[in-house]
Amino acid sequence: MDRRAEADQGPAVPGRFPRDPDQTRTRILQAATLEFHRFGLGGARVDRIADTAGVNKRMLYYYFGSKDDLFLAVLEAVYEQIRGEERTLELDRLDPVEAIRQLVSFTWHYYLRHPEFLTLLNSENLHEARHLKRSSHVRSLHSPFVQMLGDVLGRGRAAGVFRDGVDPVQLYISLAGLCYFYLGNRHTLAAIFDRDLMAPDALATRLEHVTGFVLGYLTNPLSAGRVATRP
Amino acid sequence: MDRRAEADQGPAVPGRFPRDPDQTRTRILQAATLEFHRFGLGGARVDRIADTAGVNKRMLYYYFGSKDDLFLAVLEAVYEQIRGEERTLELDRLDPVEAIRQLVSFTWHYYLRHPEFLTLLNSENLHEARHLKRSSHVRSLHSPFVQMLGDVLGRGRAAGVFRDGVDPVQLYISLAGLCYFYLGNRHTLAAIFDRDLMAPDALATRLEHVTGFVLGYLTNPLSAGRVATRP
Amino acid sequence: MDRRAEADQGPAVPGRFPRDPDQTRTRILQAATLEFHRFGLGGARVDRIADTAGVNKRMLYYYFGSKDDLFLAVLEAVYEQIRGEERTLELDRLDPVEAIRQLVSFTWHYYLRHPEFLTLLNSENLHEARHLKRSSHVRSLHSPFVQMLGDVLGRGRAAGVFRDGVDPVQLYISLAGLCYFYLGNRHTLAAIFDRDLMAPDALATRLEHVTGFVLGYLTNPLSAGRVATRP
Amino acid sequence: MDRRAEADQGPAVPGRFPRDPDQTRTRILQAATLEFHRFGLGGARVDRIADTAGVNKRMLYYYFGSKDDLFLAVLEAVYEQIRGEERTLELDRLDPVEAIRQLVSFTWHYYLRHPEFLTLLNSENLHEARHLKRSSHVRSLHSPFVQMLGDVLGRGRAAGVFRDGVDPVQLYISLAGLCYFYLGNRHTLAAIFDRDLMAPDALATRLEHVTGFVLGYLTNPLSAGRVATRP
DNA sequence: CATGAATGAGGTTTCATTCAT
DNA sequence: GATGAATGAAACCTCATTCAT
Repeated sequence: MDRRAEADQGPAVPGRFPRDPDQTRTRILQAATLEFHRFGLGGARVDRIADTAGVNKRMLYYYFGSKDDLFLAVLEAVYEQIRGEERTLELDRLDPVEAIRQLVSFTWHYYLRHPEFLTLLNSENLHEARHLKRSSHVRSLHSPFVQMLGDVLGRGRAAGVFRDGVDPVQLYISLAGLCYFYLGNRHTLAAIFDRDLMAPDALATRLEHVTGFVLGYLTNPLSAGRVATRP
Repeated sequence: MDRRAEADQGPAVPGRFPRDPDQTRTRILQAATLEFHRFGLGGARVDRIADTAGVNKRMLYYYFGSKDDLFLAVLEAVYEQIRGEERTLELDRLDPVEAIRQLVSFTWHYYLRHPEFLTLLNSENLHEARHLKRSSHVRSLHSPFVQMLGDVLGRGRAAGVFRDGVDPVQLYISLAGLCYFYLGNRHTLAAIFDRDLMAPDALATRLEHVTGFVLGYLTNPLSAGRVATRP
Repeated sequence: MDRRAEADQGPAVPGRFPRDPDQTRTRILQAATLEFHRFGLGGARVDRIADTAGVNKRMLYYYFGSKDDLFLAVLEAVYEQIRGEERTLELDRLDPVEAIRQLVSFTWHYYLRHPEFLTLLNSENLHEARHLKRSSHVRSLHSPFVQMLGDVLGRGRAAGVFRDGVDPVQLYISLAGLCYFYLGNRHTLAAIFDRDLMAPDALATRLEHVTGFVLGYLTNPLSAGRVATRP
Repeated sequence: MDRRAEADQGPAVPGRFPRDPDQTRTRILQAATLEFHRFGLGGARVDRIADTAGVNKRMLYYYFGSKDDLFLAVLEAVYEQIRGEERTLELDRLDPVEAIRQLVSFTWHYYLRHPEFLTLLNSENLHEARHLKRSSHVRSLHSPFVQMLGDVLGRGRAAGVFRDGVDPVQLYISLAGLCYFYLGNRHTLAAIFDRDLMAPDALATRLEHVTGFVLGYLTNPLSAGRVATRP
């Protein structure tokens, strides 16, 4: 993650970075993201975060209050980032099938590019989301997303290509789950199935499978009732 | 849990504590499962495990060697249990659609009944499966399961109800992911979507959704190629 | 406490914060008094003092040099205040018995109104008066007080109502001790004797007891020798 | 404080003291008493206690739970000791005047021999007795003491030597206060009155003063009403 | 006069593990 | 097989103080 992207570009500051609160904050947040990703909340070490960030340990507390508060800040940041990138897809301007395809592809590749997103969620769930529960920010982040997805489904149904009565939240959980479980649990899956799940071929196959899975479900002409429920 | 159930039953031990190695081992394992479930590997406390098990802390080391080895023992035990119960389904004796339905239902309800299975996998993946990698036991546990699932898919395809070219491992990962993500990440999902995912209605709806999803995919008469791939 | 009461009253400072050195100093001193009272020297927090005073932490050091110097400044201030109020009693203008009665009453009520006086002395004694020892100011504050009390005792003896040979310092220590121990140690006393020492009744009773105690001693017609010393 | 009074006296233990839980506990308690005495609760250092006691720091937590709990243990121990020694006076077997004389003398000398008793009370009051409040033990320790003192007063009044209506708790607080304030606040008193309060002469004089003070009050033939209250 | 940012030493507490019996 | 006592490293966090502006 591009640390210090265009730092020190001006002649005013003589090659030092202290006394730049914004940068200090950012550096801590990045270091913390990495640390929590690699070791979880319990395994993360505050000292290591400070070292990685190149700041005094005391600063973590100055800026974030506590390890737990820092963890929440990290969670909020990663949610903000994925939802932000998602918005750039502009799914409302695509035709429904293409929108779903794009969303699946984006989700898949985002998880691939950002393994920390998976592990951080992982950790937070281990702790029963006790950090996120305190955050109204993340909640407000998600209602527009749900609305947008609901709109896509509505248009697809109106066009006669999608099945009826699909809950956007339910669909998103399925879509995310199909990507998440493969990528996030790849270590145990590799161990028990004795396969390399990260080989380029395997990755391409999985994406195709997931896309087919989701669209196969949405476009199945047989009503859900006839197949999914017992006759 | 019933500490010292039928202790001192024999005349061999004159008025001393149980000294029932098997029971001691089992109690430690149960206590460890609970502890790792609730706090993760990093957050689990050896003292607490010993207390819960009602044995001296030293015994953990006597029986299991170390905290990490104990964690592996727990993992092997939970895998053994789920695969064992799975075998009792005798999917090879059911017709393909019913077999899949049964497998989905079993997986769903097993995860519901055994939340520790989810969190333990969770933890192990956080640690990149470094424990399971050392275990050949779990690997041997899974190949018959894959074979059996492949057989069901083969029979379904032969009967003309299932689509072609479905990899059993891929399907299993999808099926598990659909259940796992909803249940295992329910805390963060509840926080961000502001929903109660564990309400009886919600659970029933989700199971139906998952079943429909899997069967919708498997039985979609449109070839995967025509829809999932761009024209 | 009324932060920035009549701030920005002068045209000198163009739209900036108060910059009223005297007020800043006073506010720090008040905040410090409260903090040292509540938490002792060791437990007091420099940050909290600055926050309470509504000034930047750096100002404490600017005005007082260090935490210890600030503590000494607080001590000197409280001594100055009690001795100052004491002077307004004008004991030299009262008849001896009434003077003692007034002194007892004043001491009692002053301690009641100013619990911080007790706790600050408390703290300073815990540290073996290492701050006060450096202060010649407090010493000079007390010699007139001793002289005045000695004068009252002399007048009482001359009038035949007070016993002979009473050391004013000794008497003051006794009088103060009778008030101090009850009020200053009221928490432990309440805990061990299971009583509410601060109930209005209890307070009135105690003051009466102390007054009786002091005057009972001073006015006892039996020579001290006959009773207090073994025959 | 006689550390390791008659340790290692037996031939069984080859000159080591670990693995003697009782002694370890005692050593920690003694070291803690000294540390809290010298530095107060806030200023006391857990490391220093462990070093002084010659035990691993971890043992403090093993035996006492926390610094605060250790402080309470110290408080309970010192109360137990003073009340225990007090009982050996057997005041109920002495004539009333002699009993009071003995109690004053004992209190005075106990405070002199055990300055830590004064400073510990001091510290506990600074913290508003939040430790002692949790201790029912100390409460039970004091009711027999109050009863005994009440008995002495009753006998003195019956014999016609003590005045009427003296509350034993009130008297004890006065007696203790007269000793405590002089000895416990000697550092500030020395600083402000510029006297050496610990010189042998000064100490003897003070004890005589206190004894005279207490007995002067108890035996004053003038009714309290006539002198202590305004005519 | 005044400020927000920064520091490093050291605070209490907890950890997995091992020793001596 | 089983135990209570002991260990040292390291965890999170806080402290009084100072720097750069």
